[in-house]
Amino acid sequence: MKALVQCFVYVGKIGDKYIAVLIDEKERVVSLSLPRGSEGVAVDEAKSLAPIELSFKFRSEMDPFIRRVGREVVEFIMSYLKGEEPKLTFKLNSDGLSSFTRKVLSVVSSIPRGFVTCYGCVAKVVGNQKASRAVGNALARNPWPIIIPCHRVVRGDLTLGGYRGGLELKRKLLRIEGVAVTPTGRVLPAHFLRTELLSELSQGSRKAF
DNA sequence: TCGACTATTTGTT
DNA sequence: AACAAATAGTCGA
Repeated sequence: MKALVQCFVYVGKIGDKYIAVLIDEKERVVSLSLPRGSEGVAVDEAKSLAPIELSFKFRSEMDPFIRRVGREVVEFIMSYLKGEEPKLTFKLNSDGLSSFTRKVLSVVSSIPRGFVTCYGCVAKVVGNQKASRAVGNALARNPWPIIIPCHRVVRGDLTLGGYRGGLELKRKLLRIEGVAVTPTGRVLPAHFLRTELLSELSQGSRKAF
């Protein structure tokens, strides 16, 4: 049974795009959308990425603290897209995630800026080499895109794989981080993080949640 | 070497 | 039971 969580919807604007952020009563971020062309699309996406059942409060009930968190999240993304390395100033609500998804997201969050790894590598680190497809599945529903850098996971043959926000955005994000992508959509081997190294890094890194 | 295609595999809905 | 942001393998240009 999914828990029912009271939630606020914050919508911010980055350039001409909208980004929706779902925030619970403990001021934790439940999920967020990628920058989208319309407010409605952004909100729908954020809702669909939340792994728990939600009930929504009206915007007018949104207290200043919730609004502050919303702004912090949008500023984080904005700063990120400018090529900066913002720090997390807010908490994530990971309730409702399966233990598998939790492990996957944790490993992915330990991939350093400027590197990529592959679905199969992540699968191996979380304990089942054959679960590469399930890893893709989990990443496709990453509740915190960009913040948890699922764009740093590509296919084992160094082609890009997929991205919820489209391959153009995946390219752009990697480029911002200094990862070269060829016109045909290949990542250079120099940026590739092998399983052993990824495993080491994920052990060393503090748990994301 | 590359693309097209197949069989196999896993966690989630 | 069906799906998905995969992979390793084969086969024929």
